[in-house]
Amino acid sequence: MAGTRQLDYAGLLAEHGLRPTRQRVSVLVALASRDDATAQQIHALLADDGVRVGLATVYRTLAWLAEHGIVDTLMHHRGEVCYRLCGEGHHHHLVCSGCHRVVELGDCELDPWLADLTAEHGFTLEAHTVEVTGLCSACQAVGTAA
Amino acid sequence: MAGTRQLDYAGLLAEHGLRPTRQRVSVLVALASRDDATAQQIHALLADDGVRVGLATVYRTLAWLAEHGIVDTLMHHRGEVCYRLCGEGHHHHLVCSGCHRVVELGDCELDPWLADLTAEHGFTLEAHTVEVTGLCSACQAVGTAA
DNA sequence: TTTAGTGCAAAAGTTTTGCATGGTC
DNA sequence: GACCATGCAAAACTTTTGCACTAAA
Repeated sequence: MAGTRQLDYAGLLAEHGLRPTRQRVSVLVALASRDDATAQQIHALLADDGVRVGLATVYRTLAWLAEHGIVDTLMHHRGEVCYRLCGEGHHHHLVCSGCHRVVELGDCELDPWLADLTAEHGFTLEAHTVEVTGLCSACQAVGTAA
Repeated sequence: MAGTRQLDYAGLLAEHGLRPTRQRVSVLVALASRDDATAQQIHALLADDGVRVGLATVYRTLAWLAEHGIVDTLMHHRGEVCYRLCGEGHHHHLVCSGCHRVVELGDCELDPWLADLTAEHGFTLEAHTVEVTGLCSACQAVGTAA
């Protein structure tokens, strides 16, 4: 299972003109094993698995991945950036505040509303970000039971 | 004008059980004079005006203000936090990418849409953030003229 | 062999904290 | 006078950068 994924990642990197090194594939594998993670967390995660990768390399790899649109960046906390492996296209996220599970929402249906809104104030629409947090069914059940 | 505002701010601080010191009022005045600013920018702004306030005090004051809901925090850039003086209640912002002017949008009309969306995935809605960027009419005119 | 990537360590940047001093109630 | 707040400096923290070394094309 891990083998096939690593091949995918190698191909993904090669497609973008990046050499599929052991370190870069490791970062992608680590990122895929979590909903999201900071550079520090990925570095620690790899170290725990006995994979030795320099912290600077993790940062450089994540910067590359973000630049190529392979990962999204989020800034929830102060002074640290969270990275998330994402699908293609414009979409938003629904995050569970209990278990931090992330649901990718399909198409963005906000454009008409946003177009009206911006036009009302004489603006032309450029971009928007939406983050929705809630409690998933599993976490609701736990909360009710407890 | 500045006098009346400072009185307002002093009252605002007192309401929340904070001593209305010169430094705290200065931070609020500086924040009000801009659409948004980082702690570093506020510190520099005050220094330029000859108001001597320690950087740590600016950070401490902004942390208090954020905790009491008097200012909103935004994290656009890496490693620095932006603070913005806001009105009451739940609302969103429309930011001009040209002049950084901020329009506060009134009521949030997203709740029905969000309720459907979260229910669809078995979530209960807790919170959401929306940031819209565009180009305001003035900046559109400049762009067209240039 | 030529180029790109890595690791290490130092640097840069923002933010936090400890403690003595000063201001406010 | 008691307590809160400030200022300064040092520390903590994440992230970036320089450079010699290693691995890949």
